[in-house]
Amino acid sequence: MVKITFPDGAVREYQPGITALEIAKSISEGLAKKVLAASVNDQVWDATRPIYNDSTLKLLTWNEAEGKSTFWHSSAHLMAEAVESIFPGVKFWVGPPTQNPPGFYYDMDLGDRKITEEDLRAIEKKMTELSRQNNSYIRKDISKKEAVQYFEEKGDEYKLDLLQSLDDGAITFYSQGNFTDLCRGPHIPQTGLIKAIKLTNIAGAYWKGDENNKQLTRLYGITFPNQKELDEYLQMLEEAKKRDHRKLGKELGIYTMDDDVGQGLIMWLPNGTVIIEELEKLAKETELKAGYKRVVTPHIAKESMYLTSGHLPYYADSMYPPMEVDGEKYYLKSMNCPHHHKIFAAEPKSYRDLPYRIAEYGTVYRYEQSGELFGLMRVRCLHMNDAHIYCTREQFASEFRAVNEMYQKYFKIFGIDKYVMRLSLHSADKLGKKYVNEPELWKETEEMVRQVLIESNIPYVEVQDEAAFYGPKIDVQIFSVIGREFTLATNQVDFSQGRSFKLQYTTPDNSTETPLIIHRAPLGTHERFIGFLLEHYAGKLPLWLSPVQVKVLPISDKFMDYAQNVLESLKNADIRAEIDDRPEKIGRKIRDTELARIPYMLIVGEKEVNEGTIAIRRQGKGDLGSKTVDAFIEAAVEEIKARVAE
RNA sequence: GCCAGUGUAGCUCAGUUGGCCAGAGCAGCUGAUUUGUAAUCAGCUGGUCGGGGGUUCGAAUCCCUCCACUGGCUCCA
Repeated sequence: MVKITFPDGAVREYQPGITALEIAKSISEGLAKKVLAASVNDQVWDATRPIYNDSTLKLLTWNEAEGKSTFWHSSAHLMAEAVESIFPGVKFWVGPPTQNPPGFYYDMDLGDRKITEEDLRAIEKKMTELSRQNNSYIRKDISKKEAVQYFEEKGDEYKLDLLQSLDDGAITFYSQGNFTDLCRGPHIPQTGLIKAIKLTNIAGAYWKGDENNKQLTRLYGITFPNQKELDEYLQMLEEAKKRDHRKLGKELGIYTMDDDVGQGLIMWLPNGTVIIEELEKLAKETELKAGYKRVVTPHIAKESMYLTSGHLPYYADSMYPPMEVDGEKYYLKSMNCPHHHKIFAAEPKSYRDLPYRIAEYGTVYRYEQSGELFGLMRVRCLHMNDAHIYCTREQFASEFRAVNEMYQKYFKIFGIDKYVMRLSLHSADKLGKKYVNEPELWKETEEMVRQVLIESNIPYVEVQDEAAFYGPKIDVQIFSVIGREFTLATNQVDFSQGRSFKLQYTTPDNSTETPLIIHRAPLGTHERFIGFLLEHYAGKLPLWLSPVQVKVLPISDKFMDYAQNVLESLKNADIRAEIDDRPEKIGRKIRDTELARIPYMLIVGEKEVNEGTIAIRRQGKGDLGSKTVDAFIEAAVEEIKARVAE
């Protein structure tokens, strides 16, 4: 007998070779119908795989993340089966489940054939048909030799490539219906569990993600155990589109772009400019308190500086091509740091000057590939909340920690709680190519950063090959409403440019040292940050950031004089206010103001004129009752000053 | 950059198999209405159908090309 330990601690005995599915059946038929996979000794297994040893067991259903991913992985196989029946001779690469966006894809080589939207519908139909056959997913151990033979006969060079990296004895095939695939598994018991199917899009994907390789066709899809969940998912996507920053940016008059100006170049409209100015005000206040000094630098510089900085060897692909002036090459700056280093170097520094912190909302230009551009989130001209801190090795930890604290302070103001802190490390095999070739300094500084994170109790994940060329960094990763991941803010160490620029300070014993440099941008760039905020707040910006904070709505023209007086009082209190002087009914004025996401509506009619008050209405919340103008102004000014997040 | 899709008025969209002056709603303008918490009524204006080239008696519609936008370009069996 084998002893099975359940999550609640209960232990029961079964015949050796029992499967998780059979165990589920012995508990209840209803449960058995929901089981997608099983966690056996913390490994995800097929629910139909026999268990011969004492084990812990957790049944996995749609409610568990592993249940979902197994379901989608099996869906990818089902899609492959459908594709193969419609397009015989297709060769497959890999078909994993995905979390973000949820679902799965399969990469395939269709030769010269092209897949169209109609083909997707045909594949969906075929998948439904195959699902109705309710075929079992069958696991089979196979020797490497047999596996190679199978795919040689099939002529699938991609699977053969995969097999090369696998060890004999650890290779399995999975089959369902007429489809067999090299696969680690696990899979759900039968195809019939996949009831609702939607193939979402067709895309090109370079083999192994390398643009020098052949481009394969990638089909994306999502499936659910029932139609209702699929409908809800599609509904949710529709809702997400409504808070897409590109849609809100247009509706609220935040920014615009124009073919004649160029791709990825944002023009901020008056409303967007108000947001920018408020953000800069916040940054300046915060940085002043934290001991930063402000600087301003030009948008271009000579080639020689970027050779010194290392941008040209390491970062040239991301820079606009140079322009030639008086026989010299000038580049648009892609980063502010070299200019700032020159400011540091402008006067001799002593240890007494450190930490030396200089800040600038710097405009930089980056040549992003046209296909990468995305609304405000990925653009070619950006305004960075940039600053550089030059410090000693001893000062590093406290300076780096102070920057992290500044992040936290900002995140609190904006109510940002869904993000991932990522410790971005270098990749040793790219030293001298993507990263400066200083293996020891990389190790040392990476450990310094890790220690600060641990000491500050900041949860983080470590990721290889995402560092800056000059050092490791912490990135704050956020997600756009359509699920794309972006770096919002960044805090970087630089052990390289200080030496390249021969930056020095005099130590107490009159020798010279090179400072460490921290690059930091807690508010990222205006472009990405405002794009994020629009989605984060669904366009309903907090009062302090709203381009128009208050709209005065007279019931009719008769009360226009009074409304003008109210407007004057608001303006005198530095509140951004407007008056709706159209000859419309009050219901219409309210509707339009609500849709413009203006936080406060002050309604004035006969009653208010007689009583010397205003009727207050809050966007999204409705009527808040009456107050005197002065009382309203006092409260509103307080709300603005405290930057209440709403 | 590459793969796929899209491009009709400021916005959201119609435009049958190529065929009369390219339509609607909203916005805008003009006039009437003077209104109490999410759309008052009427009239009018507005479009090189993304740009260029081609096929045709005839092109928003078919073909070529360029541009822009949208989704994707390792979450590795």
